[in-house]
Amino acid sequence: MEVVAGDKKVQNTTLWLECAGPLVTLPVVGSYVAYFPQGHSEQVAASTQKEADMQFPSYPNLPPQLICQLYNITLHADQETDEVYAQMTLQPVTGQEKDQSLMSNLGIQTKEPTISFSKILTASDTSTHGGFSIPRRAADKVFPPLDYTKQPPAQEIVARDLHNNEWHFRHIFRGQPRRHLLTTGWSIFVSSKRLQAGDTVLFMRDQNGHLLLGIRCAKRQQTAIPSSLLSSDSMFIGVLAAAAHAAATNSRFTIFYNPRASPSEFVIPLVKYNKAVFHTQISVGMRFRMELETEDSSTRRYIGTITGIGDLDPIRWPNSYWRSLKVGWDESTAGQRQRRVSLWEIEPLSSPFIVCHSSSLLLRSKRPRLPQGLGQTLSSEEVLES
Amino acid sequence: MEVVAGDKKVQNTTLWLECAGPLVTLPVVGSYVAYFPQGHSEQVAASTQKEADMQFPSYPNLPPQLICQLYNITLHADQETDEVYAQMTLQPVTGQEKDQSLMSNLGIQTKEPTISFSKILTASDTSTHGGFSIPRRAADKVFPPLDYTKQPPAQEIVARDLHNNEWHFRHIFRGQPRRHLLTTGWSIFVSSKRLQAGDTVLFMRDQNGHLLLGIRCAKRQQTAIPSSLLSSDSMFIGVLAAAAHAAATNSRFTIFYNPRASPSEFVIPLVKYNKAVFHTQISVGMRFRMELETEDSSTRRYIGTITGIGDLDPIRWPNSYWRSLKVGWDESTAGQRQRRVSLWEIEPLSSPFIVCHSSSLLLRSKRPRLPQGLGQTLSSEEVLES
DNA sequence: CTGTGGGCAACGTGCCGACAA
DNA sequence: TTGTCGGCACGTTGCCCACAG
Repeated sequence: MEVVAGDKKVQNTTLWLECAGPLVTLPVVGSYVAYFPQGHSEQVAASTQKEADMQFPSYPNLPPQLICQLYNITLHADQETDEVYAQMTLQPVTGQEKDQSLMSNLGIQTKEPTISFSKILTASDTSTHGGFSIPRRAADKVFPPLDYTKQPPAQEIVARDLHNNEWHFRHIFRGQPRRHLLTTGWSIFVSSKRLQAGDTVLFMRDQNGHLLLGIRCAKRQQTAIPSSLLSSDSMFIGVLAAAAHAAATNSRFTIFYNPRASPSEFVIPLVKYNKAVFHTQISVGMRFRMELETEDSSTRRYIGTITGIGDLDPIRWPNSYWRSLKVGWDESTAGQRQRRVSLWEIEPLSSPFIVCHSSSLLLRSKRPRLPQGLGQTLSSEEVLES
Repeated sequence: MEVVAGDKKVQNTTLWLECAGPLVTLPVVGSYVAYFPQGHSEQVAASTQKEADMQFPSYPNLPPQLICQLYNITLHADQETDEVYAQMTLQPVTGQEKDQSLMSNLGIQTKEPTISFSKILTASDTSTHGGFSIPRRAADKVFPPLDYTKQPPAQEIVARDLHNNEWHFRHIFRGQPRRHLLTTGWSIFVSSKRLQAGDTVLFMRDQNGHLLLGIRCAKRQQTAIPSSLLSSDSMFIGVLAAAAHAAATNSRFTIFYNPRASPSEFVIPLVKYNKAVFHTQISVGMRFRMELETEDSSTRRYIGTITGIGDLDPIRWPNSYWRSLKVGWDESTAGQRQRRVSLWEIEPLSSPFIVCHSSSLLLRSKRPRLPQGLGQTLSSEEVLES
């Protein structure tokens, strides 16, 4: 095994992305990004299950978004739970450097089309009584072909997880009617990863034809870290103080992004941010669509209406673009969906894009101009109700 | 079961203290304490296995020790590992209030003498092949007496853990020669708590005669939290920024103390701190003794010599009493013992105590006077070698 | 007094096709 | 096509004592 003990770095970016989910994107090293302390705080809140309720020190030098260059990014997975997270080191950039960023491309790691399948585990899959029932298409798509002339057709499967550990399974085609199964080796995998019915398992094939597998725990898996190490207050302060110190001294700082735990991405490619903030006309009543992850790990577009524009937190973060849109959703099953989204998350349905003739002009001002009404005519309470 | 799901608060202080170890003391609510950001940082370092290596922002208002009143303390145990920790809310106190603190008593929760026993688990205890071998004295001391006239003498034992969960065991006295054993129920306990040979299990009897049990994992259990939530840098900053903000605004702040993970206690009763700093004569060459926890969870006094006096971190924490003594140990097996200790941890062997006639005078100056040579005549390098 | 190991019975694990959704 | 079940074999768990350190 090539893995150094205690090394949690993940080698395989594609597998990491599959485990993170279909909507997660990663900026590339060297690209420019907008970092949102507010969003980072939300990740802390989601993980500690505690809102920031204390009175925080003010950090006058810390704007709602900090423009940075991505100095480094490494992918990781928790040794116990296999939960994926990314460590990013960000270098705040000065005003002059920002113009350079316009030259850069979208700054997102291109997702190679992958041969993969995922399955939500059933009670039978996770019971000690039997093995794993492989969906037919999955067996055809990603597993090495079986010799169907033999009775029964069977082979040994070897797959590696995020930690590069090998897992061996017996893949057999039997039963009446015939079906693909993983038998020997499967239960060890289930108990080692502590999988339960409802969790998702994921198989994929890389460029060299090697098999990889990952897991994604069901959302109910409230990581519920009471942390026992740092109080949630200290964590909130730590997030802000680290960013403020980095901004003030123009020095690098390091953050963790946890795609399954965080309500939203909070490190946004600058190009995407600029496009949404400067080149998109937004108004109350406007209709939009937004991609969201479905139960079965694919994506679906949902339609909604903008019902208000204004600060999420007028006291602590005035004039912030973070979740500045209050929205309603068309479908009545919208109980779980966010009631506030950010500009860069949505796709306006009917509004024309403003063509960017001389975009560098728009970036001259130190802070982006606010869209109509932001933090002025509409407070977070004075919004339309759908 | 009376426990609310997700509630991690521990009701039984005595059991918590037993699990924390024989040397751990807790200040009582309302008492005055000295809080050491340095020591708090050390706990973070030990838990994240990373030293503070970045350049930190300076917090001019944050002295090496912050005098506080203990506003609140709650005891907890990790839901997964049963690791004990305490949450303390501290209220910084102003100069005038400090004098009051002299009236207060020692401010430590009195440890009631408890009927308990602990045992380091053997390979047989944790193997799936058998049960748990109860030491003879333990069976006599804490378990309900058996009716030895029956053959074999046996009874059901019910004990509650830190989470107030009930555990049932069959206690039987059999074999040739006769011995006490826990059979049915024991292996479920072992696998649930994931106990291994070398870990310690602990039984005790409370005032009402109810049985309690706790566990203490062997030190090798490197909690090894890479955290995945906050970078270690942010944690260090969070500790300092939270304390600095509390000191500056005179507001309460919350910290976690993890007695098994932290190298030393960093919330010290003010009376103990004052006595050590102001009323104890310390000099290089002086011999002292210090209590330390032994392998089998009892305590032992070790003898050593002070080999130097000076700042542990002259840059970040000048004039700090935290681990200001460099020491050597008499016994050659001193490999693991601290090479630096704080004044309040030791007991001078031959030096006389200075009688305190008018102690309030000594507290007038805003910062305690430094002992001879502290940070002046001896740097951390210019020390004696034993 | 107590840790380990052999003997043995009871139980759980895990592979199989049958059936039905 | 695939989730769950009854049947069955075999490996593990767990209770017992013997023995020795």
